[in-house]
Amino acid sequence: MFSQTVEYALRAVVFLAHKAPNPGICEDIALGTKVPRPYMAKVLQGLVKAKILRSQRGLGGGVTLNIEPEHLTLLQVINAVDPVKRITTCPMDLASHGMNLCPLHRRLDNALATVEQAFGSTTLAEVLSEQNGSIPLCEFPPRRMPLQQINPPVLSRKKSWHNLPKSGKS
Amino acid sequence: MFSQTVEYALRAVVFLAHKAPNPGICEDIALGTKVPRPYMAKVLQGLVKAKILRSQRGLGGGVTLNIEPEHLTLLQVINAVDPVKRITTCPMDLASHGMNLCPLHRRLDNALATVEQAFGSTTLAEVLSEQNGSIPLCEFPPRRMPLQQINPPVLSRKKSWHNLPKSGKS
DNA sequence: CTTGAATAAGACTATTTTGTCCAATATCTT
DNA sequence: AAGATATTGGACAAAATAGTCTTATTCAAG
Repeated sequence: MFSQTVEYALRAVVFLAHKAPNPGICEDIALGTKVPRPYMAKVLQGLVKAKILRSQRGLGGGVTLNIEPEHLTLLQVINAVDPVKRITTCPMDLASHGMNLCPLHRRLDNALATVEQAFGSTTLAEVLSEQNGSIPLCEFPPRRMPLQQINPPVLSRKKSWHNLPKSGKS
Repeated sequence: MFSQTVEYALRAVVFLAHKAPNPGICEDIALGTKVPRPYMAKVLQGLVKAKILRSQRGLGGGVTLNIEPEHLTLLQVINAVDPVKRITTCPMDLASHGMNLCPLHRRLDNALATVEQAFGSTTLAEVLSEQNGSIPLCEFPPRRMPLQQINPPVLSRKKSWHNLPKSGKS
């Protein structure tokens, strides 16, 4: 139903949110989300292109959430990498149907609408804050070591890289 | 979101329902649903294998609905050709999650559940009876010539072929 | 019993999706 | 300026899906 790419993109975004506003490097993200590294790189590119992430090359770089979790919906992420294709015109292009979908396609599209609505109204922040026993992506929720094990601290990074010039578009 | 195969299978079933309990031949179905004939043949096979259709070889044969439209849900058709894959265990197989999906996958699965529910509670009969302006698949609902143009009558068929021996498996 | 109409089944091709690899480029640190 | 670290981008490989074609098999009717 949902493509792998969507799965991976959502995982990446959740992962990034965990360590926002710090950047994450592809290697870590791939490891932490159990996605093949080279493929994660490609997915990340898509998210950057859609302005959902912002990327920074070089030492201390990586990709960072470009939208606050409170304002980023799951639908935005999905649409960035593999858009939900609503049915707007008759797929059989029967001239007579036009905008007026037949009952069959009406129901198909309704299902899509429901999905769209569900993900469109769910923010990343909501996913993160929901405590239902398992923390998103992360091994053990109630225990001590939430991220460090999967995503070992890079102690060499001392300062400076978390307040890079916001890089507004100009 | 939905595969082509699902689309085609649903079209075929709706088409068949229109002319039930008479059988339809692949050629007609493909034409009437605007699906490439050879591919329709394959989709039909899947539906036969799932016992949703029954097939009859030879002259006067074709495929027939094997379940009354009142009892056939769209979900059955979908699952026959391209099953909805609910998320039952953590896709990242984090040992600790097990049955307990994290919020992210919980929402993904909820969406699937919603879709499953929607199609599971919709029967073919409902789709057929719904008059919302366009008849399912068919060009013009309020006019005279509903099926005949798309699916020209085979006058040579005189009798006998609609009460063929139910063809129980032995 | 032969023939024509129809499905069944499998091999085969093409396209899309998924996944991999490597070279080029950008950026920070020293 | 040099070197290390990251993303970018394109070429490539593998797998799944979509679509095609050909050859059986089956059945009814003459």
